[in-house]
Amino acid sequence: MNDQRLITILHARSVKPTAMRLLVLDMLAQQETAISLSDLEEQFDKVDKVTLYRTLKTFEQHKIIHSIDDGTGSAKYALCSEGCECNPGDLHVHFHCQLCKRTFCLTDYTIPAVNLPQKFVLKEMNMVMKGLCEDCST
Amino acid sequence: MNDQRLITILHARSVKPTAMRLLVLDMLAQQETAISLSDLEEQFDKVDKVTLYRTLKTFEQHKIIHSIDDGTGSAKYALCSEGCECNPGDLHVHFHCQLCKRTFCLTDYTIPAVNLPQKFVLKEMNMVMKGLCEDCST
DNA sequence: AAAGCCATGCAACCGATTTGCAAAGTTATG
DNA sequence: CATAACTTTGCAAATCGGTTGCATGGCTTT
Ligand SMILES: [Mn+2]
Ligand SMILES: [Mn+2]
Ligand SMILES: [Zn+2]
Ligand SMILES: [Zn+2]
Repeated sequence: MNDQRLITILHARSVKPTAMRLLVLDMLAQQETAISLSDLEEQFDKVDKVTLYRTLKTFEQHKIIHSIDDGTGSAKYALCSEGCECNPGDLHVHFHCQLCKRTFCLTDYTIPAVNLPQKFVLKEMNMVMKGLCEDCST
Repeated sequence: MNDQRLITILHARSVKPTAMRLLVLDMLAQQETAISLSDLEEQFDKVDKVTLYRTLKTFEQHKIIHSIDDGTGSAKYALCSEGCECNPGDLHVHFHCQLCKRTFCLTDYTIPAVNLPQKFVLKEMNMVMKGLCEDCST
């Protein structure tokens, strides 16, 4: 992605555009599926994992990315859509393929509302479907 | 719970009723919310965590209990209802309270169906709501 | 009694995540 | 410009939940 565009994204979320952050944001923008910290590390030569870790944390805190707990034991990360506030209302479903191990953001599939018992207050939500993705099901 | 009743539960799932398993099953039956391996360990004096771990694994494989990934990093466990087969259709929603840290089985709240994109095959599902439980919301 | 099998206990390992701390880089101030 | 203050980065090490290896113990079968 165009550097100026990346800087704009970071700026919109009040994150200073360091060289490292631009690299990481660009890499995240290239992904078709959500990736783990280790995945991210493998896509670079010679970058420190802890720095990547902290970069992801920073991005997550500023809602540039969201993290996905797909039950595999390693968190996955993917870009948020523009203006996302990660509220229960605008969250989407995630799908983890048990065969190819990829985790997909089904951004067009919003999580259906569930009536909770009286007095339970909803703040966050996580819905993960598991099975076979389109490439693996045939 | 009555010992004979515990033995019946284990027998129904083809698990041999050892002393340890009866103790663990009884403890699980006493819980109001799902508990972690560490929680379980704390409720006993002087039992080996690995043995508890393996007991939980055995129970899970035989569908005596189900595990819940509530996103806290430690799996929680709770008894399955009688005859449960843990299929997508008969799964329920879980709720994790961000204040008291308890994880509830909302056994009366089935996970709503979601239309997946073409060719995605669903095998498993996990839906966790987070927020404040009835005791913590007031 | 001997052999076989499963359950248990203890030590050690593993991968993912997190923290501590010093060095390098940036920004603000005089 | 020079210095101080603050932020980001790199490397080492700790933490934590989960898992495995292996020897011992107990029950069952021959
Ligand atoms: Mn997503
Ligand atoms: Mn449950
Ligand atoms: Zn796949
Ligand atoms: Zn609570």
